[in-house]
Amino acid sequence: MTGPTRDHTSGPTTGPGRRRTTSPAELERVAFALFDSDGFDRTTVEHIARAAGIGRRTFFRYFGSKNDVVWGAFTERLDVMRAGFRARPADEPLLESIRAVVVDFNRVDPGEGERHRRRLELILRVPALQAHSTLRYADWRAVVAEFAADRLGEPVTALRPQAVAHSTLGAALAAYEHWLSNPGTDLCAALDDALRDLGRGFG
Amino acid sequence: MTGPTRDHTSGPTTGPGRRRTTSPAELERVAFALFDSDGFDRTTVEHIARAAGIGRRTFFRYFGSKNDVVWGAFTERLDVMRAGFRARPADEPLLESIRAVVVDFNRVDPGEGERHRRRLELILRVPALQAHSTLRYADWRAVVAEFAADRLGEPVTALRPQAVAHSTLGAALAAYEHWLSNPGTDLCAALDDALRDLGRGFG
DNA sequence: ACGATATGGGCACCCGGTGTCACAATGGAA
DNA sequence: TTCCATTGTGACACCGGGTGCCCATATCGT
Repeated sequence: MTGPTRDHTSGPTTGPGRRRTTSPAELERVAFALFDSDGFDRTTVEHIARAAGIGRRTFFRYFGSKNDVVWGAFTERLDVMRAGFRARPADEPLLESIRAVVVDFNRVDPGEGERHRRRLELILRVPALQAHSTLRYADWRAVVAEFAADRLGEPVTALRPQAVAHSTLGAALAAYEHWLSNPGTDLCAALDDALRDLGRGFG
Repeated sequence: MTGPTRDHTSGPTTGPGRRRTTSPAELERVAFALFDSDGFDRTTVEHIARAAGIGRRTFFRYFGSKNDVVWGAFTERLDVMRAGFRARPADEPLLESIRAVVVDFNRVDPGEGERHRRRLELILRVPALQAHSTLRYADWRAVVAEFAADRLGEPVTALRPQAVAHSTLGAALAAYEHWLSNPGTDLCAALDDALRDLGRGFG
């Protein structure tokens, strides 16, 4: 086991040893360009590596898998979401807190909008990525479940918090898909709608 | 493209040509035995094929992928669920209908219980299968979304029916996991709980 | 200059999956 | 009975993602 992706975020900027020849961000750029022109499936890791001027083996030191490229710094962003939950008033209804945080989590600065869209397009439309995404969603759900458990006064492993986390993820995914399929619509509005309906029990 | 799995259910029992040397059911038996003893990941398709006395290539004529073995005749069972939806009274609240049908869909005759458990255990615990399952869930969701769209008087592609389908799947998955993690508990009861909470908006 | 340290990357290998193609088995027609 | 169309089988070669191994290559502190 060559462990997962080497940690590129916490390493000291200075120190002994050879300098890195590239960065995850740069690889991501190169990879996305190829995904755009050739499609995800037809873009091989070999292609990406060559285009970035590194070896195939080295690619896998930057990303644990070809799929992971698409997800970028997702895991780190979850801390933002966690912080968002901590900031909600304790007496706010559970699903309202979740809605507020999830909607806010998906706000992205206008400049990054197009990239965000292409990212989501890949994740939700390419079967290989749809499948792989499930594993990433687990982390997202864990954050929500933790919050829900806290609010409900139940263990994280209990049925209720898990059901809340799973369901909200579901609602969010529906909103994503709707946004992708309907150009011009607002992602945050769709998320808000879906999560509001969820809080109402779709009545 | 060698198309997906060859159809073993509708072919005429008689006709010209060589007879099949095995069956999906038999392969499933053999494969599950190996999964039990060696684990899913360490069981190679080569192993399964050898154990079943067929060639590796032939295995892929019976199942489109190693993952697919675990799912058995899932797609066919969806017709049962569709029928279940048709049988609900038209004035029943949406989520109550869904709850009734989903709970019923997961009732399995006692003799098959253990197999069902091992199947779900693989699907929900083995990362490779967790990932692959997403693609199968899509079919499940489509059935629910179709029903929800009908009841809501909206197109299937609309946000609401999709959110309903996604959310109910989420609740169901939470129930499955809870059931697996707590031996002795009742799957149907967990499903009922989770879906009831969902219908209430987790209030 | 030297050695500890960390990154780069070639190589061989595993495994899942697919296209090709020859061969085996079987039923029906001549 | 013989032959043929039909259908299943499986060897072979190949691709692509992913990994273990191991050495080359930089770079820093001494």
